[in-house]
Amino acid sequence: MKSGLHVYNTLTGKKEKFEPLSPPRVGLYVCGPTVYSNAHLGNCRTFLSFDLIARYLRYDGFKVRYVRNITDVGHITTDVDEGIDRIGQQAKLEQMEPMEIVQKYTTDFHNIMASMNILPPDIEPTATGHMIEQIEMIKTILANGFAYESDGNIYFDVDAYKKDHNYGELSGRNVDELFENTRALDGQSEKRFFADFALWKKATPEHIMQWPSPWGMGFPGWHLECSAMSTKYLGEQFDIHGGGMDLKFPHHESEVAQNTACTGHGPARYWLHTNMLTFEGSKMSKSLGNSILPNELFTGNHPLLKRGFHPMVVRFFMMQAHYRSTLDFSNEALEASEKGYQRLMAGLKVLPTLITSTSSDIDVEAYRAKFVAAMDDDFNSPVLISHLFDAVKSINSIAEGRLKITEKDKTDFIALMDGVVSEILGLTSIEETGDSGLTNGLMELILDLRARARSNKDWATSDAIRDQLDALNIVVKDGKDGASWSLK
RNA sequence: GGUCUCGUGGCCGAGUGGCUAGGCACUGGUCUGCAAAACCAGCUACAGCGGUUCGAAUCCGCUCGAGACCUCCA
Repeated sequence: MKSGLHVYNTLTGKKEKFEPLSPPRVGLYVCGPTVYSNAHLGNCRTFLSFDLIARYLRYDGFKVRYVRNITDVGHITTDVDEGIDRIGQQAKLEQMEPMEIVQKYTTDFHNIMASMNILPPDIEPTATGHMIEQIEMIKTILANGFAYESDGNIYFDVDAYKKDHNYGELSGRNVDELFENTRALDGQSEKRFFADFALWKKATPEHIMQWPSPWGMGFPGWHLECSAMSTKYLGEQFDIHGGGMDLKFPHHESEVAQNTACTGHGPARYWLHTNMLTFEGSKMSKSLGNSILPNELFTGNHPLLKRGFHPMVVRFFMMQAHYRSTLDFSNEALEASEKGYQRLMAGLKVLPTLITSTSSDIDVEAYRAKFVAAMDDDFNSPVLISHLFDAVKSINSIAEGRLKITEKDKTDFIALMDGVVSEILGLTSIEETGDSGLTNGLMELILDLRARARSNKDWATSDAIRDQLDALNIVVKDGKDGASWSLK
């Protein structure tokens, strides 16, 4: 393992050399979705970012165990006592069982992930499947003196915790300052301290999702499930914990506190946070009404969209921005990415057809070094892609006869380019998804007929073929060695 | 209000002290029956003001603007 990977660690606010606890193994935990409605595009960006991260770790030779949870307990919508259970609420709205809601939106989530070629995690645990672990954790926190019971509810005792620990070490917050500036302080009579958060909530009889516990019927607090499940599958301390930036506080901060209350230290050594997808400068979110669903983007069936974009184009678009930067969504940006994606994939397709020479203008190892350096620098996919475009330019120049490549370099270059594009970036060719055998045969026939027309200078026939293929979204390109075709 | 982040060419988006990322768009050229694609060339920006420095998009200060979190959120 000679990894030169550096990652930006939210805990320290710096880029650090990545050194796993027990190489080559890497434990990676990412906070997954709450399955009470369709995942929107903003949600997807986070999981896409961690897909890139997991893919690169594996490419780099690490043996990754990737755990990403499904939150299927209906947590309350606000922190006040009269909050509404989101899954329960949606269940009433759609006249379904809560678990039907969970199943429906979990399936939808999986379908979207698959369409964007986001690989599934190695373990995808659910909160409802880990009630015992969560209850056990609460017992430990209580026994260690960092929680208290209040009328069937268990709250984490932030005041007690902050005597010896820093509640705010991850998010950079000062609890006392927070108190001065907290907006809503109503309805928190059961808590001793404003910042205390629920580990267990007492359920009212009409609350559908509830479980027995030593403290009566109820349900676990939101922050708890991740602590319990990451500990179960990755151990008391593991390498990377990730999630969206909006989870930093209070969710991740509370996770750190819960784990520390149990074991004396936080769960992860490196915390990675992905930035938001914005639309016209504002965070894409359901509450703002500016969220777009992946399927709406793929089909173009949305008032804000001019047309649809293939999932691979969307993937490429998101990869062109760094995961820690906000990315602004627009039709124009998508269109630009679509062209860029096509250019990249076309270059990849040309590469195996290159005619080789006895000398080479291509330094494959130099390209490899550039690609690796970009990704080693906190997974900088935009820089990686810029190097890929340089490579495409070289490939096209060889095809034009301006540059040369040897047989060996060509073989190595193909392996390198395919590996980077498909394994790290997870980009696949759109054309390959169609039926190939028959189509290729038919196209060969059509282009052969057109070539005959052209050799007879029968431009009318040749142009008619090209125009009619164009109407079928097939582009004909006339090159030196005959015509080729591709889908639009 | 508090904490933090950001402001890059027509658009998107990298870059953290010197070596003009890249994509899209645009302009000129090569190639082509025409077109598309491709290639070559051009377009040389860092919100404003001041400071540090031999040298700043990059460091510091101020001003203006935008966003995130502080409440469920990827």
